[in-house]
Amino acid sequence: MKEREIDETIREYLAERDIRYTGGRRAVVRALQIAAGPQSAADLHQRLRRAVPLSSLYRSLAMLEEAGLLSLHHGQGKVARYELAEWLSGHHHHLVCMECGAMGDFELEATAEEQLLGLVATAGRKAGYQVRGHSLEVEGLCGSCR
Amino acid sequence: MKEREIDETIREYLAERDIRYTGGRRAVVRALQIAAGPQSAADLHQRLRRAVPLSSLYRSLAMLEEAGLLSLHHGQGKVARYELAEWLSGHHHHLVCMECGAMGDFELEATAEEQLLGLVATAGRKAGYQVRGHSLEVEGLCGSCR
DNA sequence: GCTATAATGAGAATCATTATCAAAACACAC
DNA sequence: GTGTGTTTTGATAATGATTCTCATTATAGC
Repeated sequence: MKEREIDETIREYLAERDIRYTGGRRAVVRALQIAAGPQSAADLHQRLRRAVPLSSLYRSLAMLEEAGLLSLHHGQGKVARYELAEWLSGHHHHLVCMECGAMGDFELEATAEEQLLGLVATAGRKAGYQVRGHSLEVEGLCGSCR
Repeated sequence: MKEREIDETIREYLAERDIRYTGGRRAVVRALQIAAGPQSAADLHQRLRRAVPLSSLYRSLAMLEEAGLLSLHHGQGKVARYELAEWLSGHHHHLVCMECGAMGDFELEATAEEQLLGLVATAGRKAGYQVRGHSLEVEGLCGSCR
C-alpha cells in the first residue's frame, strides 16, 4: 500500500472502532511509514519533538499497537521498537545490528517464504503452539558499525 | 554437551580468563541448563531465591553474557531473557508466546537449517550487514495460553 | 453553541536493570 | 596459618524507559 492509501485505511479502520485519528496519532503513523525499520519511542521523539510530547507519543504507540495497526519488537538493547503491522506494510523479516541496535527490514522471495512457512508450521505443531506469525531475525553489524 | 561437561567447559573457559567460577555463578548456569528456553532474571530469581540475591543474579548474568557464555534475547514484554550460548547448547530457534511471553527452543533439521543459512547470507549481503547469526522466531500461543 | 466523551500534556510513579561501596571470600606469598 | 592485594558479593541507591494520573483541551453529534 502507498502512504496515502495506508492513511485512509487506518482512518476507516479506527472509525469502525470509534477511535479518533488525531493529529498526533497521524504524525506517529507517518513517521513510521517513512522509517526503514522498527523505530523506538526515542527515535520517533527526535523526529516529532514539538509535534508530539513524549507521554502522548508513548500513549499513541500503545494505542495503535493495541488496535492492531502497529507491531512491537524488542531487538537489541532494552528499548521497544514499533513498525506498521504487516497487514499494512507487507510481511517481512528483520536485520538487527548487534552494535547499535538499529533494525532494518528485508523480504524473502515467495518460494523461500513458503519453505519457511512449512518449517514454522511443523515447529509450532511439535511444540503445541498455535502459530500466529513468524520472523527471521538476522544479527550482525550494520553498514555503519562494521 | 551434557550438564557435567558444560560445567567443566565453563570452568576452564573462565579460568583461562582469570574469572572465578563461584557458587553463585554456577547456580545461575545450572538453572539455565535445566530450563527449557530463555529465562528472565525474575524467572531465575524465583528458583534461586536465597541462593543468589537479585543484584548478584543480574551481575552474574551480565558477566557471563559479556564473557560469551550466555546469550541475551528480548521476546515479548520488556524483560531480558538469557540462555546458554549456542556453542554450549547447540544452534536452535525460538517459540515466543504472545500472551505470557514465555520462550521455548526448537531445532531445525540439518537440510532446513542449511536452506535457512543460504537465505540469511543473501539477505545480509543485500543489506550491507556482516552477518553474525540468525534466529527464526515463531510467535503464537503456548500450550497453557491457547 | 452545548454536552458528553475521548484525547492530550506535564509531571509523578513504576519497574527492570545498573551502579555504588563497604564487607566477605579468595589466591597466593611468606 | 597469617598477611596482602584482588575479586566477588550483597544491600541499597540511582537510572532510564515506560506507564499512570489528572486537570485541561479538543472532538463528534445534537
